[in-house]
Amino acid sequence: MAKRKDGKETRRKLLDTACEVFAEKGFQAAKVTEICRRAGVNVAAVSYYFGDKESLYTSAWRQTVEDFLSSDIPPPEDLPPEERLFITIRSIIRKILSIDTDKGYFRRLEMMEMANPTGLVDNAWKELIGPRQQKLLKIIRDIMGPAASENAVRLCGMSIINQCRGYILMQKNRLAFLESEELTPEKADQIIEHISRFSIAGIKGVCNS
Amino acid sequence: MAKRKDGKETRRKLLDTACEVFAEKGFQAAKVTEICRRAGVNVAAVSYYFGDKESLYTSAWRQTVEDFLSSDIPPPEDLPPEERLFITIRSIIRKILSIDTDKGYFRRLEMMEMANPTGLVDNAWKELIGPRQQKLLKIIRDIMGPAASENAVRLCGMSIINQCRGYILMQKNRLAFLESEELTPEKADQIIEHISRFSIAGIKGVCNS
Amino acid sequence: MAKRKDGKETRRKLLDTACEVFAEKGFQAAKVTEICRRAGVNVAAVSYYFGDKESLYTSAWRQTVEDFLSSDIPPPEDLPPEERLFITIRSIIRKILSIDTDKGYFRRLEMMEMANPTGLVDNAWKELIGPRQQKLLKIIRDIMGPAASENAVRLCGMSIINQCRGYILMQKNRLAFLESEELTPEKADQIIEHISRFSIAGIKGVCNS
Amino acid sequence: MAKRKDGKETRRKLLDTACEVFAEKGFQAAKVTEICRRAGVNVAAVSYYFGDKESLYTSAWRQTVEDFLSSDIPPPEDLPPEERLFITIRSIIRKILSIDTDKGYFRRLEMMEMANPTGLVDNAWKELIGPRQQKLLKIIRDIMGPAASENAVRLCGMSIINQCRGYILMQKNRLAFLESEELTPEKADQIIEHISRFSIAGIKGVCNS
DNA sequence: AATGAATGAGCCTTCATTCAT
DNA sequence: GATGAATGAAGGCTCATTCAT
Repeated sequence: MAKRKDGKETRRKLLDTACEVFAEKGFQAAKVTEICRRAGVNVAAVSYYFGDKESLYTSAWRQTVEDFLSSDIPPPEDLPPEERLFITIRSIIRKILSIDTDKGYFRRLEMMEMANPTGLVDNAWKELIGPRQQKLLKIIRDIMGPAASENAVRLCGMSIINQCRGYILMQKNRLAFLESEELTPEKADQIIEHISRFSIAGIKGVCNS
Repeated sequence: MAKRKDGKETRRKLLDTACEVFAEKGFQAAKVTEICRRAGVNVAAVSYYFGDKESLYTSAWRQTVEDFLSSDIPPPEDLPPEERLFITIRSIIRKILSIDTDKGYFRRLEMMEMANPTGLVDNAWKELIGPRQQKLLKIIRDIMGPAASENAVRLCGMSIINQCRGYILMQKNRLAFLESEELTPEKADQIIEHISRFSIAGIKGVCNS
Repeated sequence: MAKRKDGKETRRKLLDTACEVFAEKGFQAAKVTEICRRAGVNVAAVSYYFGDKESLYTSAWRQTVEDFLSSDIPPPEDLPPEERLFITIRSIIRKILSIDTDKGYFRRLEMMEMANPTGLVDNAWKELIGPRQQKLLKIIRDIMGPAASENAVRLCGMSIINQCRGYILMQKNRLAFLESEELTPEKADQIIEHISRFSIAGIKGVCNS
Repeated sequence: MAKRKDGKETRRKLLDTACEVFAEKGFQAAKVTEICRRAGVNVAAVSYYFGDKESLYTSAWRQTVEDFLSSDIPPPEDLPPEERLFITIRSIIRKILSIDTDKGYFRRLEMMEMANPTGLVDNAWKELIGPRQQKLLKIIRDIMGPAASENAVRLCGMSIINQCRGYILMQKNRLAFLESEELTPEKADQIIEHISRFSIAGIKGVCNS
């Protein structure tokens, strides 16, 4: 192999490392110096390949989300809405808890972005994540029936998303409702099962009143 | 009023402003320069009164927690657990949405600490906050009945806390399930009502199975 | 003397050195590192006292111009316009050639700004230099008489100013119309005399046609 | 036309663009990155064709001077000196204001070099430009007559050259003696006419005294 | 008790240049 | 012959901290 690679190699290495460091520390706390040191490239490579730190961050975020969503299979339309909700929740939780493929970068990036919004990823967020929300709302609407107000549907959507999203922070969660910090697949299944039953009952509970 | 600055005045102003800025930006992103500018005091005052930025942070955290807990009135023990849960949720949401007295500093600080743990406040946390969790779990246990497993109780606790916590960052929330960004007291009451009904139904839902 | 001065001392030193270095090299080529090294202060002092390099430049420019103009005495109004023109030209040339007080900073700053305009000094320029131009135009108008068009007056103004301004660049002037590079007071008087006579004849020359 | 790049094409494009950018910004402020971007060639082309930035600059300077001189037609010797002066001034002003062929690169480069001497072009200057000055001085001498001192001739030369040279930066000229920033051919003719009359009168003015 | 002054360390970025192909 | 890739050096600026009063 030559000393000068084909260019894509260095860029990819840099981007991967950026995902890692940004996920660990967030945008501001992550230093380009450290990213480049870890990636084994020169500091100027950031400028060369991405222009500046912000663009590197945006690129890292996009790549992370795309990896995150790439394995996402929507539930079949002909199943009853309760089962579709279960599948959706399972998919979300598995991703959040990194049961499947990714390295949990998305979860941590999202956490960082929630705490210290940079505003750099809003466009990508709407584009990539927005449609998923609409699908969830449709499932809820199917469960609640046509009589449900749009506001009620949205509130149920918040309840479900927020239940799931709470586990984003779980690892560092001092609340420690769960006994052990360690996350086993069995524990993940328990969580999935719980949120699904809790939420279906909750949705129906807010209908009858 | 005399104009003499008795020293406590400056210190208090600095500490209050520190709570504000740390809650807005987190430990790292908050700049002592800005804190002092906003407080109208000299930069050197941080060193003079608190030693360094970390000590200022710890002090700000303590004061915030104390303020937070001082206004927290636990629900009467003789009410039915559903009503106690409602009161608890109302209290949490009102604090989060800053409907009542405090300025939401605690929740913001907590979120920041979760995302970028400084490790500076762990001791105070366990000591001061832990007992509140137990009270919530007890209410849930009362609703679920003695047959419920401890694990199930904790999962319900997570569901409730996470539903509430989701509104911490609602203003900057890209999820935007709620139509309007503006938060009126009426909307807050809707949210309280919703989470309560959703959760009570949810709790009962996970029992029967 | 204490190690920490009274603050004005350091600032003044920094500003004086900035005038010197900016006059030598122009805005871009001057490095704050060098300015601070020469001034014997820390690099951060620029930020502390002036905010950034641009503000330091503007301040240096202002100080230089104020020094430059401070010794400027306008000619008495009751003299014949030809004599007033002579006095004005003498004043300009003496300043440009640093016969009197200053260290030639203005001349060199102006040269730099002509070659590489930063646009940072335009406001100060209009404010401080503009009125002088109007006085010159009035003198020319008095010589030309009421029949002269405003355009003709302005063109004569350009001719005079440009003749003088050409000597800004004289030191490094490869044109070398003047035999020696060395500038004696006698040579300066020759130049003053020449420009005055040349210009008065020129003004009258463009009237009769 | 064939698309084959025969090497000379790229080099020529690069050199032309270098003239343009160096004339706009001077040696230091001109960035090789920008030159290459504008020329549509790779950054490494500078190194490849010219070695380094300094050599590129020297080459650009030489080409500019050659272009400049190639279009310069000296006035016929048998005309009266006043008419020869007029033609010379017209030629200078037209070049400066880019009325004719060239793009004013030479004058801009010259100004830049005067303000921030690189010392890279001194040899070429003396060799190529010096003789033109002598021609102007001869015309002046012819007008003044044999009684005129050499010093007086040179001072008149300065007056004329400086009047012309003032218009080099007229577009960015804060003096703004001219009402409009816009430069029309008519305005250029006015300037030429003015300088000629002003100068001929001026020359004769300094003789009679 | 309180503060203005000053600083050192470090960060992001720019840029001319070099290297391997 | 020509270029994409990569880099070292340096620049301007920020910021928490310290010093002398």
